[in-house]
Amino acid sequence: MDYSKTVYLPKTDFPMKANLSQKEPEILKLWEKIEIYKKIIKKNKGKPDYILHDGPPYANGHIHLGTALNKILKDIVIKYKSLSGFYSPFKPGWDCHGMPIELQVFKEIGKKKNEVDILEFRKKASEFAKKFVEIQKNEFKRLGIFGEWETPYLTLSPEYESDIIKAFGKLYLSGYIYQTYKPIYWCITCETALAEAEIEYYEKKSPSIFVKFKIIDDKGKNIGENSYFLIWTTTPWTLPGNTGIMVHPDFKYILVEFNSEKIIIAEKRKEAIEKITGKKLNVLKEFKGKELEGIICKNPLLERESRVVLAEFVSGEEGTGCVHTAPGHGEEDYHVGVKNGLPVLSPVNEKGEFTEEIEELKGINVFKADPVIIEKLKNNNSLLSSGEIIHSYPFCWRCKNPVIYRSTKQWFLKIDHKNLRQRILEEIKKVKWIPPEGINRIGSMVSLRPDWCLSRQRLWGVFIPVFYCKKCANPVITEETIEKVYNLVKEFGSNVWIEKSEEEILPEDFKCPFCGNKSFKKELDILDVWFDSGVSHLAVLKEENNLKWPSDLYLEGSDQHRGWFQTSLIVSCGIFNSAPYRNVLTHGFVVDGEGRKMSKSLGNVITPEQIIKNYGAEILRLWSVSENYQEDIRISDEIIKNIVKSYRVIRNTIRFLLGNIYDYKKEDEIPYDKLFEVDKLAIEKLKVLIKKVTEYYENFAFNKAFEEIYNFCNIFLSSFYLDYLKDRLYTYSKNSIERKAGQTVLNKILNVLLVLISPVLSFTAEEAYQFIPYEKKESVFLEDLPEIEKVDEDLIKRWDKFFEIRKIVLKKLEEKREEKVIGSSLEAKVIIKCDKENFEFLNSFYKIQTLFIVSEVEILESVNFEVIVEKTNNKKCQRCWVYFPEIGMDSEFPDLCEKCAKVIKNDFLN
RNA sequence: GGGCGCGUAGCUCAAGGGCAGAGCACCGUGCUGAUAACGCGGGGGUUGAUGGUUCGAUUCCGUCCGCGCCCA
Repeated sequence: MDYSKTVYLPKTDFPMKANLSQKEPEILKLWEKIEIYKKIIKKNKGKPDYILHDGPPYANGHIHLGTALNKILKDIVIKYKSLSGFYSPFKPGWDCHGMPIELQVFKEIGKKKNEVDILEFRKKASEFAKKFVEIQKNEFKRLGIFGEWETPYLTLSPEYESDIIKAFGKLYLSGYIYQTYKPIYWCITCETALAEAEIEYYEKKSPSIFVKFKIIDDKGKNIGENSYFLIWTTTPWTLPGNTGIMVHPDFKYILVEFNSEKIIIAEKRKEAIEKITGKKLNVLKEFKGKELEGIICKNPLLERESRVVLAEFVSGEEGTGCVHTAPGHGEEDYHVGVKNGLPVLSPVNEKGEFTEEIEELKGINVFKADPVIIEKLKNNNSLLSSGEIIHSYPFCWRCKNPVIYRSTKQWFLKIDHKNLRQRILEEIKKVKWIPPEGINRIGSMVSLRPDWCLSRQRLWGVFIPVFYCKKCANPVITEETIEKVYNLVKEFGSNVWIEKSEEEILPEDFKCPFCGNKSFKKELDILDVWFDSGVSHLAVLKEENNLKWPSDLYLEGSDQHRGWFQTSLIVSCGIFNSAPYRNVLTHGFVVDGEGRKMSKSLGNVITPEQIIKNYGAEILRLWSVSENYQEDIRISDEIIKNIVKSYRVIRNTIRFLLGNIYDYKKEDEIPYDKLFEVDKLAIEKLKVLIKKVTEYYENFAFNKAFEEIYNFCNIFLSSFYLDYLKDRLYTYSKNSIERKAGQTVLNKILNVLLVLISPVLSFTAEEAYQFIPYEKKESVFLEDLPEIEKVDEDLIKRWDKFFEIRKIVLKKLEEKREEKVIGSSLEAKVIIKCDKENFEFLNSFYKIQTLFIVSEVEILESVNFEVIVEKTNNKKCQRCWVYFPEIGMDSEFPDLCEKCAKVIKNDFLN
């Protein structure tokens, strides 16, 4: 008789081979059909809420591994919180304005900024952004992310844009916003401001001149008559804008004799300058840079003072160690200038010509002015040396002409207004930063950051809602105008600013609050796109969206300490005087197997698409939790292969569980007290798992949660409990306590496991859940997280000792296997010699031979501990394959053990 | 160049002033009733480099190197 037909082998249609890339779309369809997200929300409605506010990714390309990781982590949090009984809606969003989209659209249409119709261009930009919103939306959905995909928030929607206006208005009216000059890249050919991304660097030949600045007030340093600071510059045309000279506070400076005059230079530049001038320089005096601060010189071109200021970035490698500073013509110059109160001048118009501020140069192009200026310096004895230099210089990406730094009026948010910086720093302390290092990072950034430049001379964004009075030229913005603009934008979108005239936008009969005049000109600069996203908490976390302010969690890459975390905080503290988040969780960056960042040039880019196609989104989800994401997260073929392997282990465990409860019904459940001791151990181990995994999820330590889950499946279940249980499940009578107790435990483990893995392995958990053979909920996501129960520590300790002995037994079995004494462990007889204590301990285990999966165990009292393995002399039962001393007691079944003969009779012959 | 962080087995992670551990991978092997599965055993490390503190350092301190994020 073929007894294999009479054993209760596992039975399930849940396939061993996952075939994820094909299976996942089917599960997505199921979720869509049953509207799982809505059902989860409905289930938790009215319970405590947990609001994760989605940071909007930028809508200008396909998602990459970084964006995928970010959304997966968010999804895990949302799913975990939902399972643990929180009302946790997820409203995804997109950042839709700004430079990158603008540049891509310009590229597509092959035109430049001043060649397009603004409205037409903005329409194209809007379409572009919306297209990528759709693309990314589908890519995110494919990853199994749950959320309000039909109603995401877009920073280009009229509602959102109107909230940007509202926030700007509030900040403006509270006095945070001001206007002043700031240098920006400017192309004098295209007559336009350029962003960093629109700059290309090429070699350029420039003048290289050394210029003397006469000291007119040495502030009591006793430098003496006829003394000069010597500076070096490659842009003579910026000298009319000079208002200062930077020196390094820690450098040693020397006063040297030069012809009949005296000049000050850094000591480390002495040799270089001797070479240039061909003269040996005689040192008269020495100063520390710090001592020179405040000395007043005269601008060699005009009647203007130039003050000595300190700056640590002054180089000792080139020039003279005394740096010409024109705050209107350079980024660093600007910051140093503002810090030290130097005037920021901009005597250059949009064509790159000097304005009337410099009478002799008026109308002259800055580059053409260089020789004129050099000539003038020579004539008034200010030029020490003149030459040429070839260096890297910024050029316009479109017209390929050299660009200049030019100061223009820009709008700023004053970070110290009403003590805002301090208030932000206080709020930072109240937020929980995970990992905790984040607090230092954002704290130091906020302490050091300059005012926020809010304006951009661009086309694709929300316009700064300011009017200028045509008569008195004052910028005008009042509660009334903001209210009006807000309503218009809410109704028509920000294009209304262009579509309608000033008169149409402004309230009727609006008069300039400064001069009473009635005609105005609107501002055409747009807001920095970081302002858009910085107001998201205000625009999104509203009652009408079923959300609440502030949020519980922001979860983004660590680069957002400077970005979104900070801009959100500034806006929020400025308006609400409080942070928009209670917790901030950051993750690192995705790098390759060697820890290098992914780049096209290195050729090491891996896309989510590749992984989904080859392995499935589930593998990407598992990868997201397989490493400590608070550091850099590596990915490589090898790493993915490891992930796939551990996925299979978990999947197979689930399959085994499912396969062995095919005939289990809820009524079959055996109460805890009636379970075998080893079953109780399994239950206790499961409780430990629940406790640990829950704790890890709570602390966002997903990789540890999965390590626990994996080890539970692999080390406890696969290598021990399931292996051991096969005999009971397969060979005992269908409804015996042995089988039903086992099934009770397996069923419990299965249900717990599926819920525990579902936030991460969402597809697999759902797929497996659908194969559970009795009546259950519509989806695993409608289950509840298992409760944490008290663990029977004594039982676990007792079994820990058992496992120590088991380890020795297994080692002995392997030795005998190597010696070819046994093959299967059931061929073995184990003899354990041990002291009285162990003797009693081992004898207290029910059918200990089944726990070792051998046929016989003999325990003997002895002084020394010893384990001996022999081949058993018993005979093999052809059904359960265990070796017994007596086989065939039932004459009808000469090749069966007593139990199997009974089972056959009871289960199969009636 | 500056700020923050990281560096332990081929991979992912532990531990931590006192013999450096786990899982996977790898090698060997058993089973053939979880079978493209499962079990058992094994080898594998100058803890990035270097100097110092110490009886003793992978751990504490300094310097360097490499990598990432942000800034200049």
